[in-house]
Amino acid sequence: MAATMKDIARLTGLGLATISKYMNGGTVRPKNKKLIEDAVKELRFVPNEFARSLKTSLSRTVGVVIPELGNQFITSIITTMDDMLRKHDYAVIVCDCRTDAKREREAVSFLVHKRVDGLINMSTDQSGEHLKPALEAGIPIVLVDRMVKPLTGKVSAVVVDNVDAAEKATRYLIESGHTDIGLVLGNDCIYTTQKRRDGYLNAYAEFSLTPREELIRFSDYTMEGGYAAMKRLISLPQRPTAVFVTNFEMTLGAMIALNEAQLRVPENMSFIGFDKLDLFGAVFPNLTLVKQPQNAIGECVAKQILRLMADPHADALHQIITLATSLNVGGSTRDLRTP
Amino acid sequence: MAATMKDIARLTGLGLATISKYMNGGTVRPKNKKLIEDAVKELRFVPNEFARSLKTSLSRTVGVVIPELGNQFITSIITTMDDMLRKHDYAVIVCDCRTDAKREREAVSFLVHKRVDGLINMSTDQSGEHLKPALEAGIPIVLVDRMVKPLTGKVSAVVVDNVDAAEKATRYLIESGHTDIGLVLGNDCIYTTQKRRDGYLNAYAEFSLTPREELIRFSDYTMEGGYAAMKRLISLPQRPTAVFVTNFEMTLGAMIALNEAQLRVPENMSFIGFDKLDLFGAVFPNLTLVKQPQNAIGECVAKQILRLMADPHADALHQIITLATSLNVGGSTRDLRTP
DNA sequence: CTCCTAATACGTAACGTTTCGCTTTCCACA
DNA sequence: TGTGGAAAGCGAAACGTTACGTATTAGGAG
Repeated sequence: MAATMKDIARLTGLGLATISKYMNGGTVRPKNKKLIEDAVKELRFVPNEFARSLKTSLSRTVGVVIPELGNQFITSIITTMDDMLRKHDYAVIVCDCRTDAKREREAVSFLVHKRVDGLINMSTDQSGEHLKPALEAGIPIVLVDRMVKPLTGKVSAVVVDNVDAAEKATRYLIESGHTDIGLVLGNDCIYTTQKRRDGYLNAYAEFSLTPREELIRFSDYTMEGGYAAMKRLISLPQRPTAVFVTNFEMTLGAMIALNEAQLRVPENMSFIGFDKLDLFGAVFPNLTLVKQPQNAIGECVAKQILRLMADPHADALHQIITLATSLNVGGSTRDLRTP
Repeated sequence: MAATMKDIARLTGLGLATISKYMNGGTVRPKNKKLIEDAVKELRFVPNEFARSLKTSLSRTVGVVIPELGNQFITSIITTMDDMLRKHDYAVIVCDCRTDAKREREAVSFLVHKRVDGLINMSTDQSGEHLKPALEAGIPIVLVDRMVKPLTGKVSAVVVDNVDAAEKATRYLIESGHTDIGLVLGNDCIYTTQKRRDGYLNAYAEFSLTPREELIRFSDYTMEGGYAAMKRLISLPQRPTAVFVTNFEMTLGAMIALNEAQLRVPENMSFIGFDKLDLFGAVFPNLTLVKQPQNAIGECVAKQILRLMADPHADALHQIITLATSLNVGGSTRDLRTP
């Protein structure tokens, strides 16, 4: 039914090898080029990707394993990547593993079986065990947002400087006279959570201060989580004067909790949020935010994986790229020193 | 390097055809079964999907074309589908087309070239032109959430009863004595927008009422959009006494706008929102909501596409499945008749 | 101990490309 | 008109499966 290169060869009187060469961008005599193009049109020829894959062992497909599809930070990165990769004719297979290590392992092995040319992973499992099958199969890997220590040197990674981000935000608050700063984090076994806590602690240390234990709340990077954590902080006997919330969804939830408790920002509570300036720009004008370069992350990841896939087995190319965040100062914090 | 069935055949002394049969679940003499299994383990044999695809013309892959990845309703459906399909060994390629008809067309043709076995689409283009290449290639199609009229009979579809959903919500408000009901819709060229507006108008008609034109606000299914639309409604000279918002993101934005304007629900404004009861359950307890069966939609779509892919060219199997929504009555509306 | 019939096993030809190693053609220059 | 070298074309052998049609085998019945 569907035409093959053989048909094109027969119709044009040319050899099979010539057709193949043309299809792959090789040069062909002008009159033959026309001949081929006409035949392609007439027979509605489309190259069979299966046969091509069999010969080249390339699927022109990359796998993406992420913890949650319902997370704005993640989807915005995926959208950017998908765009870039598709432009290079790569398809993207997304596997949501629901922050579950078992599912994550299964997803990786599934993708290895599907013979993806590259793998992008926002790791749930910090041991890196789940990536072994891919490593063994020689599939290039790019980690996103979360480093996996044991894999250093074997994979590339694109992360932001989480320590610096949290340190900047916390320092800014301390310099404004706050000493009781609430911190809302994600799950405590996640890379970014650990780094952001480190940054917070660093800032305190810089000023020779120690934060109260109960101000540090581990949550789960969801809106509900942020809402609940903020409620807890509000109801503390000694309520913090400022709060720093470390992702988008939780920032949303926390703002709702504040609204509901009739606490005005910054009059009753200083607030620093995370991500998505544009959105908050419309809804909560003037919020002070840590901004991650989401588009840059997506682009950077896409570039890395394309580079690794192009260079056959260039293990030496692995690198860790750290992108900077910015502290976008708005009006949601109060300076306690100048009342 | 990687072992092939030929290697297994050589090692076991069996024929190639026998190995193939075993690999596809055929029966083999017990001792041969053991022989094969041992050899598979020893050689770490993994069947080559490329060769398999070439022979069977099946990619065990389905394509999904959606308007926006950053939309909770969509991602929750995708997550459910992805789960089910992966259990059946199908990979899912997601293409976000940013609610752009051109991108959508490109995505479909990209997926056709990749030879997906099935296509799932939440259409942006209401003409259905974009699906022609898939139709011609004989790829089964399941539409989600949005019907495309011209394709009736040629594709399957899973939608919710949008007219009924909006009618129920609006009727409920009218029966509570409201006559000025604000309506916040998505982009006016989208299927669900049209249906939900129809439902709203139906309810008005039932009571022989006519809504004021300026109460119907077309927006864009984003949080910012919902926020802006609600602000507009609030600032109307003759402010509505109730508002019905028709998706999750806009509901969130609208609630924030209400909070900001210091309007209490339901004292100053009756409110009916959309989707995600569980989330609002934590954050805005007692909100009256139209609830779509998101999991059921995902499951239903997965089942449909699996069925269509299993039955070769069973065009007669196409059907439109309409799922019901429920009106989840909370306490966010006020009965004006009993003050 | 043979014969018959299921049940398994087998050889081989596809599937539609890419690629290797040549051969042929083209064209410029003498 | 002849020659040389570059450019383009060619045939055939893979790549690793599946499936068709036939050949072989096991094991109970006679």
